Amino acid sequence: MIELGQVDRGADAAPFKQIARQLREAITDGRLEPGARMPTEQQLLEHYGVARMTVRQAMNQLRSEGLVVAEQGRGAFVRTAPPVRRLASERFARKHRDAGKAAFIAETEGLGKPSVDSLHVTEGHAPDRVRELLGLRSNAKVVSRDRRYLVDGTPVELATSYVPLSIARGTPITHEDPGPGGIYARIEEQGHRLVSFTEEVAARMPSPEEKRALRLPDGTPVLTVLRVAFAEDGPVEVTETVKASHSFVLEYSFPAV
Amino acid sequence: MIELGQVDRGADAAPFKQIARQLREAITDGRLEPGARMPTEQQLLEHYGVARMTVRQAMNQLRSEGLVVAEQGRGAFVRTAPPVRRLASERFARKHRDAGKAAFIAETEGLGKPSVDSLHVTEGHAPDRVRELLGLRSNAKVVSRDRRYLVDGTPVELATSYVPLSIARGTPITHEDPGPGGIYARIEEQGHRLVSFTEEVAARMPSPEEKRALRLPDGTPVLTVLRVAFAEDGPVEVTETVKASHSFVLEYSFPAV
DNA sequence: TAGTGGTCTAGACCACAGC
DNA sequence: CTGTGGTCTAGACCACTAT
Repeated sequence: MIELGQVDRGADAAPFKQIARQLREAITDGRLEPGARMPTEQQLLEHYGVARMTVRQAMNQLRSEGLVVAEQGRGAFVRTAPPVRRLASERFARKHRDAGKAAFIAETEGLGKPSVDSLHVTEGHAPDRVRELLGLRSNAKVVSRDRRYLVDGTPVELATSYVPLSIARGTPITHEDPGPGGIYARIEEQGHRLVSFTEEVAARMPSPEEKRALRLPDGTPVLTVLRVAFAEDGPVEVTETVKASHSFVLEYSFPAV
Repeated sequence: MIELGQVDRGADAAPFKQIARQLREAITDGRLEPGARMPTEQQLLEHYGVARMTVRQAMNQLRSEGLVVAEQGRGAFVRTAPPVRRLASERFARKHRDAGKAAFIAETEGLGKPSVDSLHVTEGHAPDRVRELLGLRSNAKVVSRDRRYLVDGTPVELATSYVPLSIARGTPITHEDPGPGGIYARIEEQGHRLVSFTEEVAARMPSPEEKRALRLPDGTPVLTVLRVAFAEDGPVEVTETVKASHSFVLEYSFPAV
């Protein structure tokens, strides 16, 4: 086991915070490397001379910071960083669609085997915010495409896309398989040549459902991206995505006007 | 107190998870509105017939999800959303500099009173990643500007900017007050006309220091933005920012090429 | 002073992984 | 079977807020 100090019962900070700090420093120092086994609860309570709940509180602190993952029956480990995918706006380039690649395929190139599951396509009303972004009347219908993206079998992103039914009707957009180049290719075939995109990026903690669907360890926030695709004649599609934050870096560039 | 169910001791889910779920639903339903007082621990343990640690575990779950904030001696409350600031790339427009406004002033316009504190300006070596982005030799020096931004007295963002000393030397960039229009105005005055910016966006949980500096409640991640400013002759500045995620939405737009 | 959440103790039993 | 983390109990004392 690594070297650890003691708790100072007279100090201002609570014992569990002192223990958490010592373990956190061991991790950030590199004395405990990613993937390394953390001291067991038994070792810690003996070393520090505290009750088990006290060491558990320290470990829970580190889990909520995303530094440690615990596995029942096995032990606790310093969290390892999954492969990070850098997403540039280039992934929506027309050349990828022309080559038959949807954006997720283009952005995953060379990083693993992309796949999609739990795909649901439905017709109905859009959430108010989406309807507004698409400039639709309140009774207008949209096609919603709900799915989960995986790389090498690991879920990385949840996405829901909305396309006005007036555009999607009679096209493969209403089918599970939208065909080569993805839904953007189909939208352009309908005569709506895409001219630009906007994205709104934010971060928050996942809901329990999102945490399960993305298999997120404790202390892992999600990045949310709300993208609107614009054609010459206005907005034609909105996508909401929820991404596992440890798996993504989003890249943007813009001119200095 | 609001209506709550009971715990099913025979169920798969642990009692504390059942209690957390019931309270979470009360919040997402709207039966408990933002700012509303949560049931006290005493009320919950009597209602459910469990030990205090069990209700505390449920409440801790909700805190780590960012739904609830507890205040010692006062009670626990449904978290309220702070004002959100939408940041568009327009905030770096030259017109703002020409009007004497730094980007933070421009982006805060009409949203409160902006201020800056804990400003430290130092000269020294840059982190490897920054040096690389600036295309500097390993022994090259930079000016680092470290500060905290506040709106109406509430901290919202930490930032560190790096400018090669070869550009900053002899300018107000090395002073605490960089003058009207901020450091980008000074860099342009040195003959480096800015042409574009790149930003890398990611999210993670804050370190304890960041949590304190930004006064973040539990369950609040940070957004990190790494921005590079480019002049015709190459990169001239790098800024790393750490933003309270509940206070920001980042907006980008890009052409469909 | 009463009520709230924060921390700690010293046990107990359970679920799961690995030998 | 042993060792690990997960959950629960039934107390205790403390720090802070509000009255």
